[in-house]
Amino acid sequence: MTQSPDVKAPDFADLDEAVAILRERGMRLSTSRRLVLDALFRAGTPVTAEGVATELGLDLASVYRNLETFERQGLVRHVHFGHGPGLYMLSGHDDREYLFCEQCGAVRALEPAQLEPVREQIRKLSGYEARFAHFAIVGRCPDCQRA
Amino acid sequence: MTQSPDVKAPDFADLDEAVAILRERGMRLSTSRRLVLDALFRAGTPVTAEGVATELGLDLASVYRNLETFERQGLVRHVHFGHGPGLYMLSGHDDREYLFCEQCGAVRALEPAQLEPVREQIRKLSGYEARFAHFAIVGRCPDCQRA
DNA sequence: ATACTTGCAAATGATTTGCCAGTGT
DNA sequence: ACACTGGCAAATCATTTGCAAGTAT
Repeated sequence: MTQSPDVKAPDFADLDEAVAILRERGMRLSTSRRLVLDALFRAGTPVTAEGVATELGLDLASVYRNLETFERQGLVRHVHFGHGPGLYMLSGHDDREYLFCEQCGAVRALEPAQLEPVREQIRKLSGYEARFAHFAIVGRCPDCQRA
Repeated sequence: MTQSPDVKAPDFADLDEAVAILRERGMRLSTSRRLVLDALFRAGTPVTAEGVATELGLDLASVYRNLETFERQGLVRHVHFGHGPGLYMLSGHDDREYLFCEQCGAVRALEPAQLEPVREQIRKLSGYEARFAHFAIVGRCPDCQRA
């Protein structure tokens, strides 16, 4: 099952630091792991497991396993926009939260700080601590509202 | 594909009114359709397609087809909480929006009016018109925050 | 040396689709 | 009658799991 992190997201700025973190935690650093991590650093955008597997010529199942491992270590997270596969990205580097236009598919990112008042509203209303990081906020973008 | 409604949600208070609406629109009122609709009226809570199929002894595929038909007619909508199957409910009757605790699974419903300020914030921030009706807002409930 | 990782194949879970027999209007 | 609907089986899509063979430490 796709998991929330087991540990707090550590700080890391590049592949070497990420690798160091994993090593400190006693994880094995296989070639595939390094490649997957590297692919995430190189991609400017959230990527699908399938995209990574194809790009690297690795088995899809292994990519999913690696992504889940990284996710448990707090190095990676993934977001669900409407249907379709989850999108994976480095956490820490890309902690933005997403708005997804259900009509045209447009994606808009917001910084966590910008959404804080929204979270605050929800907190007041319900006591729930909303985490928009996992499911994008679905709605309609300005363009599609005009249409 | 699971669709947004093709038409505005009509008003209907009971099975007969719902049936009347469908009939006006030239849809056939098969026994199964009536049964599925009735099951939704009887259920106090959002239900899965599977639950309906099992309860009624209908084929799962047909139930999905019927639910989608109703959804296109604006009579039904479905929401996704974390993983797992979508939950279907009558629209109009149950237009609330949901908060889902990703840790314990607790569900909390809010009236659309209550969430209006939240939508307003998001509108100001991004121009997006958020529709929490399709994906629940995921977060942690008060109990799980304590834990 | 040995426990952890891989690729491959097969299993899952949710939902959809093809097809032909059955039924509402 | 005829177009639309239902059941059944099989297909899809995203993701997970079992297993034997390979590899990092």
